[in-house]
Amino acid sequence: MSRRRDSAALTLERNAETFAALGDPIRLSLVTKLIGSEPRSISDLTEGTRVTRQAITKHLRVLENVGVVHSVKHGRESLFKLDPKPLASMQEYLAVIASQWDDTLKRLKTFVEET
Amino acid sequence: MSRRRDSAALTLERNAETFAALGDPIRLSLVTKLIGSEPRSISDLTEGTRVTRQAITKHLRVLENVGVVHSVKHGRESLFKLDPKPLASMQEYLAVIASQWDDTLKRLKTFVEET
DNA sequence: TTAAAGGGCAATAAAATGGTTGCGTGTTTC
DNA sequence: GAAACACGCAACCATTTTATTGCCCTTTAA
Repeated sequence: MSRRRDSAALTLERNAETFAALGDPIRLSLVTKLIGSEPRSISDLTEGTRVTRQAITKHLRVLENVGVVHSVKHGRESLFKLDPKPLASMQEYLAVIASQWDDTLKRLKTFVEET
Repeated sequence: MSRRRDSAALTLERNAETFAALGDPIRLSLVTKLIGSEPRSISDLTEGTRVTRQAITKHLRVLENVGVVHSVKHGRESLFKLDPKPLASMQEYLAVIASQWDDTLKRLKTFVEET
């Protein structure tokens, strides 16, 4: 049973990391810029912000570490695109909270909660 | 048009704050504990954690500031309960990203078919 | 073949975060 | 009434985060 406990804790940690990655206005705006867009370069993504290219680079790495974006090198520039898959479990999580009054989902919560 | 831009920026800032509030393992576990539960006291919520009551108090205030929880005083203890409403816009946001993914697949499919 | 553009790396510096301890106040309980 | 419980406040510390600057390397373009 400790295996389930561990994996629950790991999931919690992972979800928290992903939430944290989106928990910054600049990073959230980067994600927004990438919605429905072709892959964009760092310089492109830096335009219109009040911070330097290096700052944007660091933010992009944070997003990349949780898998929300990922980059491909293309000549001298590296292009970033969105990958919404890692957000699935966050969506599920929020869905559970939103339906907290539902008894069936309460039991699911109990399962998830096992600490 | 600048009005819309401003309110968009504010929304972005607010959403980022809410994401950030959930972007910590302890806070996320607090939220999980409160799912489908009666209002719980701070001491109660501190049990089973490796940090002090004060630390938990601070985390609860972070969650309260974005409206994810709120507290009611009841005698000598203050009870916290979950409020899922503020998470709605986060859910919408994630839904938009997910739908963008569908669009990407469509474009990819179109591209492949045209080739 | 230079000059410019796109980026990576490293060394900072400043600010925010997470946590603790100590102490004080109000509230139950015995 | 005194002890135990629940909590708030403030000072403080360590770590992490955010952002900048300077320098160098590669790729593209004039």
